Order: sequence, then C-alpha cells, then structure tokens
Amino acid sequence: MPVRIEDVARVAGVSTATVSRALRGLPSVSPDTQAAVRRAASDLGYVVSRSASSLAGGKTQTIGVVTPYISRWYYATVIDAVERELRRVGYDALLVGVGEPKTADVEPFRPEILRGRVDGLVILTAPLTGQEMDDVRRLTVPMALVGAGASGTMSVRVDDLSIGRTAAEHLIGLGHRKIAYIGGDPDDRRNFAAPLDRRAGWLSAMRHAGIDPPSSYAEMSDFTAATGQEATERLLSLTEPPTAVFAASDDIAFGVLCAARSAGLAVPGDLSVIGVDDHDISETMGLTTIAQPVAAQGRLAAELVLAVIRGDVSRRHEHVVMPTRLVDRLTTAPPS
Amino acid sequence: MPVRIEDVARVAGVSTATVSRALRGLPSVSPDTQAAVRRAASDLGYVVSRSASSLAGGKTQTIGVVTPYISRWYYATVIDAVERELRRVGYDALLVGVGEPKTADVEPFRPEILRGRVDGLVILTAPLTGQEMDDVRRLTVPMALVGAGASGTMSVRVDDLSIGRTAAEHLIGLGHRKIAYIGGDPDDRRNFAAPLDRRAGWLSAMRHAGIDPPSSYAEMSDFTAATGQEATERLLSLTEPPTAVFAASDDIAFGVLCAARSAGLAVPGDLSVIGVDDHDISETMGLTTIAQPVAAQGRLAAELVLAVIRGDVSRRHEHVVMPTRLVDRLTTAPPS
DNA sequence: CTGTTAGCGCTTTCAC
DNA sequence: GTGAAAGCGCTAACAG
Repeated sequence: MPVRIEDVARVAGVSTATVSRALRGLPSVSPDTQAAVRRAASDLGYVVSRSASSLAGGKTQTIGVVTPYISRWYYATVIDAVERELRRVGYDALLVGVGEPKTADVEPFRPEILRGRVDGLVILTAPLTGQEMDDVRRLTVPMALVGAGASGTMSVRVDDLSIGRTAAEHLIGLGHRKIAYIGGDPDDRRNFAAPLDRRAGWLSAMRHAGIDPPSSYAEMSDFTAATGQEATERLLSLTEPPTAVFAASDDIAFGVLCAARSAGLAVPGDLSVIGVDDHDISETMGLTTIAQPVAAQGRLAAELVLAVIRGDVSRRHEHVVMPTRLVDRLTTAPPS
Repeated sequence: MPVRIEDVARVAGVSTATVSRALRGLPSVSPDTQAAVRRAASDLGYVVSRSASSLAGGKTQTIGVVTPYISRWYYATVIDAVERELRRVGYDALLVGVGEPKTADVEPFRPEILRGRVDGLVILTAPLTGQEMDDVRRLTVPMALVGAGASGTMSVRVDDLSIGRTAAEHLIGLGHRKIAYIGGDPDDRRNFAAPLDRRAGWLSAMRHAGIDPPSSYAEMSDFTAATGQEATERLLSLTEPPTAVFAASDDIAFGVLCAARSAGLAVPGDLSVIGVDDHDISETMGLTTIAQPVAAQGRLAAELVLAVIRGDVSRRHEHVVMPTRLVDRLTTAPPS
C-alpha cells in the first residue's frame, strides 16, 4: 500500500491537482502551498508512480540509449556520460542493445517496441540500417546520433577525415613514407563510416605528400586489439614492411604494440604507432594518439535531446563536430 | 493516434480483455481466437502501452541495473551480459549509476526513486552502504548482487580469497619469494571486499610458504592502470624490490607492465606479473592472469532475478560462486 | 492560484 | 473461453 497522491493531498489540505503541480514545480502554485505539499510528501515518503504519471501525462521521463556495443571502451564511456547527464536532470536511461554490426544471427532491432516508452533517443554509431533509421524516425521523438552524422537528425561527432589526415601528417612530418593504416571491418553490416573516413584522411594526406601507399598497407581490424595484432603481423611480413602504423583506434594500436614487441621491433625505434581515442590506459602506455572528447560527446548528445524535449526548437538541427587533438607521446619518432 | 487495444479488439471481433489475454499468451484463450488476435494486432502494428500496462498490471517489465561504474571493463562487460539476457526475454534494462565509491561530492543513491519503476534489481559491486542496502530491500523486489555476497540476497561472484591464493601460489611455485600485491583503494567508501579478500589470499599463501612479506609489499591502486603504474614505481624504488607482482586486476597489471618497461626491466625476466579478470586485451598482451567468467556472472544474476519474478521461489536464496582459473601466459617465469 | 472532472490504455475480477 | 465494467494513480483541461 504505497502512498498515493491522494494521501498527500489530504495531509496537505489541498487537491490532488495541486499536489501534482506543486511537486513538479509548476509556477502556478503559491510558495506556501508549494512548501506545505513538499513537506507532506516528504513526511509520507511519497514517490510519484512513473507509470501513472506517464499514462496520464504522456511523458515517460526516459531516454533510450541505443548502442551496438556496451563493453567496448568508447561505447561504455559515451553511455556513462549520457547516463550521468540524464540522471542529473531526473531522466531514466533505458539501455537498448542492438545487434552487433557483424553478427548475422542477432534479431534485428525493432524500434517499434520503443513506441511510447521513451521521450527521446541517443543513438550511438555504428549507424542503424536505413530501414531501422526510418522506423526510428517514425517514433517521432527527439534523437541525437553520436559518432556519425545524418541529415535531419541531430548529431555529435568528430571529423574522422581530419583525424586520418592529422595522424598521417604527423607521421609524414617525422619523415616516414611507408605508413600503413589499420581499421575498418569487412563484415560490417551497418556501413560504419568512421573507419572509412579515417582511412580516406590517411590516403589523402599520403597522396598530398606525393606518396601512393600500396593497397597492402590498408589493413582491416574490427577495432579490437586482437585483430590489430593480426593485421600488424601481416604488415610486418610484407617484403617492404611499413615503418609506421596509423591505427583507427587505441585498442587496435595496443594490438600493434604487442605485435611489434613479439616481432622484436622497438617502438618507436623500428616502428612508430599512432592511435585514435585517447583511451583510459593510453597515457600509461605512452601511446601517441589523436584524442577525441568521448564523454563530452555523450553528454552533449543527451543535452541536445533534453533541450528539444523541453521545447527548445532552436537546437533541433544541430550538428556538432567536436575538436580532436594530437597527443604526442612515446610511440612515434623519425624512422631509423 | 497510436493503435490502442480497443482497435485490435474491434478488428479481431473480440473484447479488449480477450486481446489482452491472447497477446500475453494466457492459457485461457482458444487457439483460434489467439491467432485471430495476433493477426489483427500485427496487421495494425499494435504495441502495448508500457505505462498503461504497468499501471493496470503492477508490473513494469523493467529491471534496474545498479552500478558504481559503467565505463570500466568489468562493469561494462557485466552490464552488457545483463542487458542481453533481459532483452532476450522482453525485459528492459534501466541503467542506474550510483555515486562512485570514492567521490564524496556525488549525491547519494536514493533507492526510493526506483519504487514502482522496476520489477527487480541487479546490483554490481562495490556494495551499497548499509543504509542504501536497507532502503533497497524496502523496495521488496527480487534482486541479485554481482561480485559480492550478502546474506538474504541472491548473489553471483567468484572466490576472491582463492583468487589471491592461486595467484600467489603460482608465483611461489615458480620460485619467487619477494612477491608484492597491488590492489585496494584507501578512499573506498563502500568497503569493497574483493581487493581485501584477494590481498588476504595472497598473504595467506605467502605465510603458508613461510614468507612474511614486508608491509611495503602491499600497495594500493584503485583498479586503474595509472595507479598500478604508480604503485609499481614505488615498489621498484624499494631497497629490496619484489621479483614478482600480483595485481588485483588486469587493468592494474597493465600499469605494472608499463612501469616495468619504463624502468628498463624485462617481463618476465626481471619481474613476473600476474593479474585478475582476463580482460579482453590480456590475451593479446600475453598477460598471465586469474580468469573469472565476467559476462556469465551478469547473465546468471539476470536469470536469477527473472526466475524469482516468475515465481520460482526455490532460487530465492541462491549464492553462486563461479569458478576461476589460472591462465598462464607470458608474464610469469622463475626469478633470475 | 486552486479545485473538479475526465480520462490516459490497459488488466482484472466477476459474471456468463 | 469470453465479455462487461471497475479501476490502476496520475495529469490536463476547464472552471472559478
């Protein structure tokens, strides 16, 4: 027998409508009433029923966080930031895992099931498929993408082309010419753009410097250290192995570092390595990387969605590109 | 104008009560009616309103996942497993971050706000404070702890004492006597037991082998690579530095590895290192570790909570201790 | 500024 | 096996 709004109303000596208004801080309540209601509610230990409130008011106070991964560092860090921001303003975070891009056997994401359950969405890249995106739009709730852009939908991301260019230019500036790239997943079913853009940036910088890397210098990895290691082993067994590697993520770079060590190569003496992200352990590892503000992207995406929910239409079309920066540590040096 | 149960009832030619029963698969509905209702619902694209359903039925179909961290590997991996299991059976995962154990400025976790919003809880260690635990129990919903035990509450964990012993014994068996331990956070406000138990296991094995390690061999780290590195630097600057380090987590161990490299020490030649977890990148790093089934613990905790919700009282008092195993890789060897 | 009155969309007795 | 009707606890007009 939980405490209901009616009990609070009785104790405070007002109507349930007034209790409702007072507790939500609506302006049309006198300070005295406000205080009386607050006290009564607090005394009774009253907590509004979310279901009743949602049903009557049409708002769920919940934001869905849609993501293909949870345990990977980048995703976990974004989710953490989104959850904090939501909790700060009294919203719930509903975690919605969608099938991983590369596994075929997972059931497809059915946005329909979210109908009426969320007031907004924060969607982490890799992007949803066209069909999923259409379905999700049909939910007609505010939403923001993190890590990818899409016209007509708010987004917060970094400039992956620029990341690729900056990384390659850093290596080129040090005197490297044989620079390989590792990233991108051939099994990707959601055409995740980041690795492709980072690769394009690398290629662009290379060509701009008058270098035309052989196709064997563009390796694949699904953003894990294990595949980064494997890719590096392939690179090192080439007739003309690279003197530097640009990894599309720090996780991949860790794999590169391990492979180099196994092969008896010194880093950065024999092989320079640069990653992307500035993962929690990158500083400890001394990894040179292109840092991106991961948590800040999550926080901002949550803020944008909340702002639009609050009626701030001016932000409805924001496409924020956050800054990245080269963090030069110990894994890059001129070729020997 | 979403499709309501009434619309489905009209199309199927039955009452809303029957639609409700049919869609939930209650036995008291004839197969024909069942099929007719299913078809009508599907044709209309009907999705039940969670709020209305919760309000009327008293069940939210939501499980709260309470955690002090989201982005750390262990937590993210458990959360991932819990979310998958919940989604598999149609439950929602409500992510609830509680203040990190060591930060004083976060607002305390108020379990009261979850009243009526969840049908059950999965709570990740570090444990809640006594007050929080009492409050949470007052919610009177089934719950399971992961990574810690508590009488009267279901739990899924590993034997941390045994982990500590196994790790130390492995090192002792290789011939080490000067074995240090890194783990445990002096700022911990939630008396997180795992690091203490792992340390106790290490100490027990040491004493059993007739070794009494100096107190300087028990170092602190908050389970991050950065503090693991710092702790190692302190250990290496001792008059009599250890020849082996047992780190309470793989993340800490990564920090140890980096510190050793910076100090010009070869691993395992000059320093042996063993961790705990079997983190995603540990295999790539060649780290010897005590592996624990992280995802499996999360999945099982979710299963337990769901089972009790379904009325399976027989599991209400389960305290599962999952097995761990030594994974001997490349960072441990006899002392030189 | 506050009270009254309808619902929100579903589940659940209780009949039949 | 199925329907009718009564709420679940709250918010949203609409008055005053």
